[in-house]
Amino acid sequence: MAEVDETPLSVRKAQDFAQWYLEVIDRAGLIDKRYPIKGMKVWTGYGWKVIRLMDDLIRAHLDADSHQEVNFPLLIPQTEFAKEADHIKGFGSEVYWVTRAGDNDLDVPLLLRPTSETAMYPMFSLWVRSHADLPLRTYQLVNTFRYETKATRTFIREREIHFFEAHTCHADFEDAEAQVRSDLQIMETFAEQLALPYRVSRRPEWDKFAGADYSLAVDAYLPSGRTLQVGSIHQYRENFSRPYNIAYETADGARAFVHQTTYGMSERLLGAIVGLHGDDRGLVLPPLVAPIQVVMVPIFRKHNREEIVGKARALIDGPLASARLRGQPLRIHLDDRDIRPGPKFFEWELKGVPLRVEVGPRDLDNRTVLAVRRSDGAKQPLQLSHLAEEVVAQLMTVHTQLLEAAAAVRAKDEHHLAVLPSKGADFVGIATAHWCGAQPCALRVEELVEGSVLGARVEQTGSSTTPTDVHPPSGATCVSCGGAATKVVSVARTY
RNA sequence: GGGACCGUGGGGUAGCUUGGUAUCCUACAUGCUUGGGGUGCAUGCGACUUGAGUUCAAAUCUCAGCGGUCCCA
Repeated sequence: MAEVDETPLSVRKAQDFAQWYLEVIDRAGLIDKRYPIKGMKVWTGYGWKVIRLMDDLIRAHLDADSHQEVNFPLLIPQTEFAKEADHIKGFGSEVYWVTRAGDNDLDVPLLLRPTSETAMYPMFSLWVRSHADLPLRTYQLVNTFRYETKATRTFIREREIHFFEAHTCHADFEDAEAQVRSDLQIMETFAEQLALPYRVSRRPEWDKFAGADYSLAVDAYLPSGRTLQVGSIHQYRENFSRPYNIAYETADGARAFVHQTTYGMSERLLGAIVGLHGDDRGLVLPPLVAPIQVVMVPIFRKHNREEIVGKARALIDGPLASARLRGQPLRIHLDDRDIRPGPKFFEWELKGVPLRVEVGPRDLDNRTVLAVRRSDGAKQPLQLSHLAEEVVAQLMTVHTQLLEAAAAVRAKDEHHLAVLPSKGADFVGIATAHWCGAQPCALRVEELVEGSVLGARVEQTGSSTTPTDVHPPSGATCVSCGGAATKVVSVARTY
């Protein structure tokens, strides 16, 4: 919204993002962070509904891609966890252990999954017998636990994480690569639904997932030129199938190990939505994941309360009942509380409801209602005669405006770094740079821009089976050492 | 990994230096009032992070834990 004379928040987003972020989450009622364990929180009804709507979108994507939803136990025996050396190295320092049960010390300590490779793969070993069992595509939506030692931050760095993880097994590397490509396509559609701008990078060798052959990271753009990793796609090749003995008999009777991939996303997506779309009035939710897409506020006085509320309810039960947004019925709430309209407006804006519809006597006399978009604050009368169509159109407009805002953030922050900044110079935004591929050069870039090398830029769209890196133009030189550049890297400050 | 700061009703706070009765705003409840952007009045409910120590006496001083926020790496 263009101007806010009176903000319900104590700080403005542009002035103090960290404080604003905390306050928006609290005031919007997404979670209750007063649970007495660091890095853990209570999902309230409203916040959990947002997460569930996001989960539903993920389920639809993965189901359409021939995945089966599964659910594995939270606890993993130490003996299974210890089978893949790099994986232990990567996660060992941040796992929670269960060493006692009842009055007994456990013979084999159990750990709370930080991710589920080591829970699932012993079972995959049993499930996969022949080439006919492949590909095996599974996913689950669960909570994972990581003992973060750094400062935690709601949705962004937690000790208990609401997590999506897909795990697949394939007959060969090429088929696994095709899965990675499918995952990238899912990401593209899903990000459109959430109106999140992002960039895909092949993480440098020293920064890839513990046990992966390579890792693609999905980094979302946040305001002030920073990125937040919201997802990752890993190619494991045979790195896990060998230690976990996930092997199959090929068509000609030979024995081969499967090639595996994983695809992970987390509640950080919600953090990105809050951080990117929120404003000085509060949260702004993309319509597809808004628990309440339309809040209807009847404008009444004492003498006509029942009449106006009744007419508003009739609109919801009548014409609006048949309205569909991308095939789904609308989620509409009638706020008929006996308080003045003003506080209702503030409250629903704080909670990010995409569209408010005011139903008052003056509107009804004109055979209209008044719609107010959360994305830009624009008010306009909607004709009762075409109410369903017009409400849906307004919601689509909100979605479009969020996409435009996302594109604007992308355009504003993206630039090419032809020359390294001098030390201490302000570096803002998300840049690309040409790079020779050597770690010392990457570290020097990180030092001078006071940011992170996200990795080699990867084509985000396209249909080739293998995800390909973006190539620098011929003759390009490394921004750090001046040698021949082999990669285009993304560089940004990160959350 | 290193450092700084902070924990008082549901939320935000005053009080702490100089130990003794805990302040205000907001939220919530009830009633009246008001009613197209936070109406007003009245009444009410509700708190010193935990533990140990010092003391006649601790929100206040000391130590530790737990929790929170920020900065640096």
